[in-house]
Amino acid sequence: MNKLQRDRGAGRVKISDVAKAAGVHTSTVSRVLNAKTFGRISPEVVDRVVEIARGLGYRPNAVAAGLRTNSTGTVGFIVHDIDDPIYPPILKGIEEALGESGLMVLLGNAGYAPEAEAELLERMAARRIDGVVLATARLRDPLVDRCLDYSLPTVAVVRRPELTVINSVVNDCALGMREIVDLVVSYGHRDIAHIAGPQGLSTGRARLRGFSAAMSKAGLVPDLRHLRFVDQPTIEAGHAAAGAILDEGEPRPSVIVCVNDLVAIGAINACRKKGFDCPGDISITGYNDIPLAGLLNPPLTTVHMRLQEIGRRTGLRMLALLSDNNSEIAVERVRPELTLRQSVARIS
Amino acid sequence: MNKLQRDRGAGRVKISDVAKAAGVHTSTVSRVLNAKTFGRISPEVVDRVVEIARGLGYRPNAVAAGLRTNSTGTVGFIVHDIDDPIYPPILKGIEEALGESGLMVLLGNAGYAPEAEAELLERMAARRIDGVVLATARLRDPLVDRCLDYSLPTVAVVRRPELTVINSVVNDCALGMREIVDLVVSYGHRDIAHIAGPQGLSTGRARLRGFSAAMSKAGLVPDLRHLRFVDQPTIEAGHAAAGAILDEGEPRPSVIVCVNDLVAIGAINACRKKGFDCPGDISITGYNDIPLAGLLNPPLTTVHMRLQEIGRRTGLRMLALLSDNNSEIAVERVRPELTLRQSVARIS
DNA sequence: TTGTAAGCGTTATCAC
DNA sequence: GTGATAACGCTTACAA
Repeated sequence: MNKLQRDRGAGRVKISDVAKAAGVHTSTVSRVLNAKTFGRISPEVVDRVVEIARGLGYRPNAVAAGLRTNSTGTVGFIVHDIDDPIYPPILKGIEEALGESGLMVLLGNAGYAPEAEAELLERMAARRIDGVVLATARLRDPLVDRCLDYSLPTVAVVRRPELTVINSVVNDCALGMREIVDLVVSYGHRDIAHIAGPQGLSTGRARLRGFSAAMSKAGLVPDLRHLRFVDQPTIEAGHAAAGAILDEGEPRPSVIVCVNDLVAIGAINACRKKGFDCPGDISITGYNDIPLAGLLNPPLTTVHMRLQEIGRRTGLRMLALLSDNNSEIAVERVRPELTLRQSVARIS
Repeated sequence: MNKLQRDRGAGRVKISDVAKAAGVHTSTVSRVLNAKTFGRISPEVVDRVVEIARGLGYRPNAVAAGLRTNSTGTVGFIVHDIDDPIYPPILKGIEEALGESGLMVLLGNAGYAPEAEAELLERMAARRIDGVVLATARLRDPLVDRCLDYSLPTVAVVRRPELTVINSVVNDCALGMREIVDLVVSYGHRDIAHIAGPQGLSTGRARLRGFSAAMSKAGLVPDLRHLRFVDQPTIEAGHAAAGAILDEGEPRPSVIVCVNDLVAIGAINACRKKGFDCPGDISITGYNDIPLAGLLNPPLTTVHMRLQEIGRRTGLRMLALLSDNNSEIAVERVRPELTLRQSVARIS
């Protein structure tokens, strides 16, 4: 018995111990303990082995099994920042779906650094994950190519690469944006400002596309002085962008449609600072429905993404991929829900 | 070559392939590729092997190594609900600390079900995690005993068992509560109500203890009609508890000190509903400093827990435990920060 | 400094 | 229905 064994392996009972105690061969024990093969063993032996295994306190060693079967029952999940509130519900949904099949999630927090993403993928690949979920996919993403190279079952979630080279599950961003524009139009708004997000991400693009589509449909032409882009969709950026729009002077927009809730919060603050009341003077909409969005002042009218459902479907898709890697590649869009609160006023 | 190999193992280059190509033995390659042993190999060989490994696209197989070394470089993290905003920053901190050493986190979302916690631990143990972080520890917790049984390096975070049987890193809950009570006392409040949390958790207990201590120190005796307990620290429970306090009639408390922010939000809503302005008529304090707490109406005066730092120290402690399982067991308390905003008024 | 050989715990394959 | 055997890819005494 060497040092390693003493450290923690000592006394650990293994399949061969159970076999010895039960007077059967190790392969028999293995078959008893495996859902797929225990049907081929006689009931009496099954009972005896199970009982003895329990009695001995046998715990399966998934890493040994994994070495043999080339499958670890573990899926990687790479995010920019787990502290960003959009990820936890997705993660929860993924776990919910995978957990049913006994799979577990190995987390990787990349912190917006592409090299970190690559490093994490490397570490996960070394651990022989069965598949990986990417919440970081850019429109064209070397990490996605890497996954393809490894022929690693991969699903993109929330964001997706421009070319449909991998499966993905996303919020229907364009739809949500169309619906919220339709809403403000139906409330009588005509001069509609828009603060758009980064165009390097599928979400930013889809939302802008949805905005444009809804404007056209309503026969409205966006005033270019009232269209702004932010590099990072943050409170600060929203504040600055909204400030710039208001500084353009008359005619002022009656509503600012924002790419997300944080930008909307920034915009509300900017309005307030310049003496405009929201929604009295200017209405503002968000997107995402972050926690507590309904408790802000004013409660934010926004688009609720069903993130946990998105995560759940991602997990399901991963499961499908794992059992049949040749199935067709698809993009799944989950319909968001318009969430009406008080930050949009009707105008006459 | 069997089916499994074809599935994904096919073409994977292994240490023996590198060895063959480099004209050395596999053990030499192994030594070159391991940080601890590559110093023992001649520089020329190191260079050649490294180059060839790279050229062949060699990727280490951590599961094979793990089987041999009995160590997976993976740490489990079990939480109640990853969607509860206190966990992501902790997770981030843990990852930050562990990542430096190349370790990764395997997540387990238990959903408040003790059986689920046990099941997750089982799955993690099967995967031979090197250690586990428990964010779910109750005062007396069978799961903790289980970890001890497995002699699995274990660290409790945020909550901790009553007996110091395992290492833990927690917020200094009592201190934060004392400070916030000191604050309201210094603002002139004397009739101080308190909505306390569940007493089955170390956090709930510590906060109540802090409240009592600060009251005594100030020479104040809590009015028992103004002391309430909630089973779940939620907005709804806070609403109900605050409502009950207000229904007690005169004399009304001038401030309600709440066990956490959600309860405080519920309390604010309850006050408003009964026609009391916060902080005009009644001041209210929270605890936790959840995201956007500063954007509520009114912005919440609360206690900010340095959760990421707590997570980081948890990771560090795990690392220490992993390199020396015999070190002394300790409780580490991280000092929170009083966060003054507008939900507490000075009274004359 | 490098090679030899055994072994980590499991399961797949083949035989009976 | 069960047993024997080899193999998964790596690390590590021990030997040279």
